Parts: sequence; C-alpha cells; structure tokens
Amino acid sequence: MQSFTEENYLKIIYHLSELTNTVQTNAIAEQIQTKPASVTDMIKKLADKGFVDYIKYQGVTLTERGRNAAINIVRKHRLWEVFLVDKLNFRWDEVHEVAEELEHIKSEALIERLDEFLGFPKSDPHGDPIPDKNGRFAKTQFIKLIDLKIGDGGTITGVSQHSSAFLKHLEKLGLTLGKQIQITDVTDFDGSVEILVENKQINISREVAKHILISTNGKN
Amino acid sequence: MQSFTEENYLKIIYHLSELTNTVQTNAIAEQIQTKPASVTDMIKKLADKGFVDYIKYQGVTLTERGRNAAINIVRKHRLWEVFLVDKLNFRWDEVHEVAEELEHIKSEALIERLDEFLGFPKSDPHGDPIPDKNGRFAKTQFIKLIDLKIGDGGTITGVSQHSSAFLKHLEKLGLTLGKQIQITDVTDFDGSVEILVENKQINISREVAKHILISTNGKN
DNA sequence: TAATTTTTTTAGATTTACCTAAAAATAAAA
DNA sequence: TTTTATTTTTAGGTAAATCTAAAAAAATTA
Ligand SMILES: [Mn+2]
Ligand SMILES: [Mn+2]
Ligand SMILES: [Mn+2]
Ligand SMILES: [Mn+2]
Repeated sequence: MQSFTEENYLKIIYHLSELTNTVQTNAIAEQIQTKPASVTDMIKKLADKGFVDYIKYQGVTLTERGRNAAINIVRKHRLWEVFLVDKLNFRWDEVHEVAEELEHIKSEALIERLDEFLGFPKSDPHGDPIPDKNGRFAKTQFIKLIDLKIGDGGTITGVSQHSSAFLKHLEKLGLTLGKQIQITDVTDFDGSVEILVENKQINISREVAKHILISTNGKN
Repeated sequence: MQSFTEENYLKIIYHLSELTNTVQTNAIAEQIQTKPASVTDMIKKLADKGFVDYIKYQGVTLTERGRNAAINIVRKHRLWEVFLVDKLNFRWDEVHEVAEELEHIKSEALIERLDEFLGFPKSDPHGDPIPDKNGRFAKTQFIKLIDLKIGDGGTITGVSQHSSAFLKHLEKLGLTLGKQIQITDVTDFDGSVEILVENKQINISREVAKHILISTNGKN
C-alpha cells in the first residue's frame, strides 16, 4: 500500500508522462508544490518500491506497477467528481479540490459500488475518460479549439485546464461539454477566436481557445 | 484546522467522555491503538490548541471548541455510513472501517449536500443519532436488553458494539434495527436471555444482550 | 502508614516528508 | 570548446507522530 503522499506523486508523474517520455524532477516539484530536493528524496523511495524507473539526472518513468497504481487513483478521482456533480449537484468548477481528497480513500469495494451506483460512467464532468476496474479506457482523440481553422466545427468534449476560474468563465460563455461550435473568424491582432455557439457569435481569447478540446465532425 | 490524527484523538476523547467525566491517558491509548507516552504528547498539543483542558496525571476533558470539533467528525462518520448503506448497498457490518476514512474529508459543502442528498437522516445504520449542522441531536434514551425483566418488550433501536463479527451475528439471529422483541425468560445457568422476535423464540448470550439497545414501550 | 502496584510523564530515538544551502552534473551560449 | 546557466542531487536539519525505557505521581493493599 502507498501513502497519501506517494499516491500524489504517482498521479502527477502519470499525468506528466503524457507530455514527455521521461519526467523531470523540476516538473514534478512544480506540480506538487514542493522543492526539487524533496522530489529527489521521494523518487528514490518510489524507485525502491518498484513504482518508477529512475536514472540519476535523467528523470523517471512509471513501471507497470506504478502505472497501474496511478490509473487507479485517476479512476477514483474521476468517479468521485461524477458523484459530486451528478448526485450532489456540485458545479464542474467545484469538484476538483474535494476529489483530490476523496481519491485517497482505500476501499476497493467502495469504488466498485460507487461506479455501479453512478451507472459506470465513461467520462468525468470535464470530459476526461474514466478507466474501468481493469485500468482500461478509450484513448480519446481530441483537437484543441485553437488548432481548428475557419469553417471547422465540432463538439466540446473536454478541457485541459481544471481551475475553478477557467471553468466558471466557460460556464458564463455557455461553452460547456456537448455544445456544438464552429470557428467563424480568427482575429489578426491578438489571435482571439470568433466562434458560433447556439446561434450566437462570441469571441474568446487565445488562452481560452488553447484549453478547450473539440471532437471534430468534419469540414476539412 | 486539525490533522487527521488530531481528529481521531478528539473523536475518541468525545466517546470516552460519555463514560467518565475526565478521560484517562490509558483509555485513550487503548482505543487509538498506541502507547500512553504517545497519548501524553498528543494531549499536550491538543491542550495548547485549546481543544482540551488538561491537568497532569488527572486526565482530559474537551473544551467547547474540542467538543464541537468532535461532534462534527461524528456527524460526518455517521452520514457517510448512511450513504454507504442506503445508496451503495453496503451491509451495516461493512461500513465502519470505510467511514473511519471518509470522516476526515474536509469540505463543509460536501457534508451539507450529502446530508441533503440522504434526506437529513436522524440516525445511522447502527441506530446512533446524527448531529445536525449545528451539532444538535436528540439524546436518545435507550435501555440495554440485558437490563429488561421477563415480560418487558420494546424495539431494537441501537447497538453499543460496532464490530463486524457482532453485527453479522445479530443479522443472522434476525435482530436488526426496528425489530420488536419481548423477554420471555432468563436462564439461571449462564444468564442467557430467551426472547421472542417475529413469533420465534430464540436464545441469546449475556454478552450479546449487553450490546443491544432497546427503546421500551411498556410493560412495567 | 508503609509497601506495592498502577498510571502517567519524561527523556531520548526513529520515521516520514519536508526544508535550505551547497556541490555536482548536464545543457545552452559564447 | 570554454564559459555560463540550468537542473539535479547531496548533506545536514526540522516538525509531526510515533516508540522504548526509566522516572515520577497516584492509587491500592497490607
Ligand atoms: Mn479533477
Ligand atoms: Mn476531472
Ligand atoms: Mn461507525
Ligand atoms: Mn455507526
């Protein structure tokens, strides 16, 4: 069994692994809000326990064991987020912090019954896929809104930023999961994007457009 | 805010306070599965933080602040137990361990919405009262089954032992919350008790009879 | 009341997860 | 290819929660 802290490291390393093959000490330190020296200590411990492969000065990669542990935590995090939104009427911008705590509750039985209670959901309130009890999940194919061209359209199916501020902003703009959008223009001046959503024309900043994930349905 | 460990101490001290006015170091150590020396350390810390009044060699009592904190943890524990039984179909003997973890989740909003989701239950799966958000709850007036006399009857409304083994045993005997029972005889030999439940005559040991709580409805 | 037992506290260590400051390795720039 | 900058590690230390062994206080028994 892993400690609360070890679980947090594993989860962070897992997420960072999606960006770079081997994960660097400083990247972990930044995510986990700690100092690089502390990360080095913990990495050694995780390596001793067989959760990561570690080469000094080179960074870490998860072992099979570490990956499974990490995916299990992600599964729990996302299931709890669904619970909070679907059953307790939390908004999508309120759930992440609480799920950060709930994801560490140990009981196997709890999570399996929760999954069933929620109807075996396939994705969480932010569009992220929920691994099943064997750790399997659909590798979803998203494209960033910022990478679409004028005339392209699609459905909002995810976000790559989970901060409350960002999610509240999207909510206010009416840009929630499942909404159909189409790119109508890109401003030369600041790179902001004009989009059509529910017959309304709105303008969103480059920064916002970067973090909205679209599953496209054609037009190029 | 208190740590996970501090919360456990407060809760234990609260429960022990129902038995004795001032709570002894050894009693806490036994409950919390630790050594008296460790308890002394923690007690000093809780006293410094204003959660308990402490006189060396005499024991501790909760302050107003400590009592409120403890009741809040008890509230969370019992609400989670209701959730597990009512929503996730756990049996009453399976929930305690998981609730021991869930009771430490910090979010105020979570617990208020959970309470609402469960329909503001007044008691948990073991018949224990659930404090409301202001810490108020009905001081239930129970009598131990062992203290009833032949001919007395009542309703099972609680248990004073939460171990899985005990609860499973009651389940098997058909002695669950809400059942009507009546004492028909007390065996001289071993003090075991004959009771009538759902038109069946069964015999239970003194030990079992000690931990069943009855709200009586007459006959003496 | 004195002797003995029980309870509680102190003293000094240990483990986990941190930290700062300084050294070592690697990467980037000149 | 040096020099400089960045990244990472080591060394040594702190705070929280625990422990064992021994001392001190309180309660019990003789
Ligand atoms: Mn989240
Ligand atoms: Mn999410
Ligand atoms: Mn319980
Ligand atoms: Mn209970």
